Parts: sequence; C-alpha cells; structure tokens
Amino acid sequence: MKPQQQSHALAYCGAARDILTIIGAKWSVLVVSLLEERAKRFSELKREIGDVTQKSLTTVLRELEKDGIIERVVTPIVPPRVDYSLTPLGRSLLVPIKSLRIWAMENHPAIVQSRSRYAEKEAA
Amino acid sequence: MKPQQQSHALAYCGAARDILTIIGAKWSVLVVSLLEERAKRFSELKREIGDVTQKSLTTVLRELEKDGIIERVVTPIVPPRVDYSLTPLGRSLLVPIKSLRIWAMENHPAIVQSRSRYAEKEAA
DNA sequence: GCATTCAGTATCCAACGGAAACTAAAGTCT
DNA sequence: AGACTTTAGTTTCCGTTGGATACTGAATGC
Repeated sequence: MKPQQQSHALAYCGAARDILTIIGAKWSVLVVSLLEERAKRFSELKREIGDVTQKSLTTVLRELEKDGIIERVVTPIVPPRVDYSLTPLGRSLLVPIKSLRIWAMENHPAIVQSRSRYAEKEAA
Repeated sequence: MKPQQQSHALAYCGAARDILTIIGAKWSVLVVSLLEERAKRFSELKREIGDVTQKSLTTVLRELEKDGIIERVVTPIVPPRVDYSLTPLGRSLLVPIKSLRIWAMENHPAIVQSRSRYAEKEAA
C-alpha cells in the first residue's frame, strides 16, 4: 500500500501490517509462547514444536531476532549451543497474543462450523 | 503440526494457528477494520484500500465469508451489486484486532529501530 | 573408525500472490 | 447501430516464498 493512498482512518495500517507479518508467520506465535516459560535452545524448540523444519525454524527465529522480539546467545562450544529468550519487547507481545488466543479458543468452533456449512452449500 | 506431537501446553495451538492464518492474510485485518464503520461494496473496498488487485480482494473476502466473519449479499441487478458486512463473529474479532493495533502503535518504532541496528550490525 | 549431537546451509520443487487482460450484461452516448 | 462504461469478478502468466530433503563440521561416546 502506498501511504498517500490511505485514508486518515488507516494511518495505523502500515504498523499493523508490519506486526501482522511478524505474528502471522507460521511458527512465530508458537515460538514466542514457548519462550514465555524460559530461554530455550534451538533443538529444544524444534523438539517441542514437532513438525517444523530446521530451515523454517531458523527463518522465524532470525526474523524475531531482527525485530528485537527474541535474543540469540551463542556459546561457541562443540557441539554449538545457542539459546533463545524473549526480550522485554517480546514479553510485551504476549499481551495481544493472549487476547488473540482467547478469541481463538472461544470462536474456533463457530469458524469450523461456518466452514463446513459453506462447503456443503457449494457442493450443492 | 500433528496434534499428537503437541505438548499439553500447546493444545490451543491448532485454533490459534487457524486464527492467525485468517488475520495474517495480507488484507483481512484491513478489510475487517473498514467494515467496522458500515457494510460496503466490492468496489468501495477496493477504492479505499488502494493497491489491492481484484483477485486478492476477492480471495480474502471469500475466505472471510467461509469463516463466517463477513456476510456477502448479492443484489442481482446490472451492473451487479455485492455488499459485504461484518457478522457478529466478525464484530467480536475487532476486540483482539484492537489489542494488536494498540501494541503495534506503541512498539512499531522500537521494532524499526531494532531492524536497522541488526542491518548495520550484519553489514559490518 | 563409526555414529551421534547441534545448529544450521544448500538445493529443489510446489504453492501462493500480484499484474494485467478478459468477461457478461445492461444502460448511455453519438 | 455501434462503441463505451460500470461492476464484480475470472483467467493467465510469472516471480517470490516456504517446505522437504539432504548435507556440513567439529567433538564426543562406543
């Protein structure tokens, strides 16, 4: 979106989209949520998430690091040790994430139901 | 993610990811926000958003309709008229969206700053 | 010497998303 | 009569992104 085409009511749009790009990334909310408990290693995150590829996990961790949401600490030993933890900024992100999670829990059934209604409607 | 691989703490994950897939879609939050004011026509939304293609707008509107977040009302005249409006479910989604928007407004500068710090760090 | 661990890369391929052109159907202009 | 306009899309093409799989390097345990 070109800024000059936005209406006054949409001034927040750039920032909002930017944030949505972050938390909309496939594994970011899960990673942030897992790091709420404590700092964790790469392999630990991978194990806990289950079916995420190294590449995808690396990508999302790097992105969150760039954005200042997590911190990456490398201990140069062999085998290498890398710890990830939430920054204060990352910790503050837990607030809107929680709000979203609550909405998700409450309304997910309704969405699933709506989808199946739509599916059988278009099957007819 | 295969459900049986999730830890107990991540039971919400499926629902949360599902919701994030919706609101993470490129134009959905903007569309939902624009429909907060009142029901709007396809062309109206396209004009207000600015640089979205018909295809992308159609896709996101169809998706939000499937999920029961917006309602699509066709008036069979020529030229066709299609009105989109928020359902009660869609209206309830405005709550977490607002929470996210507030966080975005407050923390976007910090994120931008963190990114440029990262950029010059890796340039070195 | 061989396998394993850890934190990634590299390569390949499928899916998604955008740009631009096309469509239908009626009313209006010339 | 023929051309143009509007609305809400669809179609085709194409570039970028994201996932699956395989590979790397260095030390340690068997």
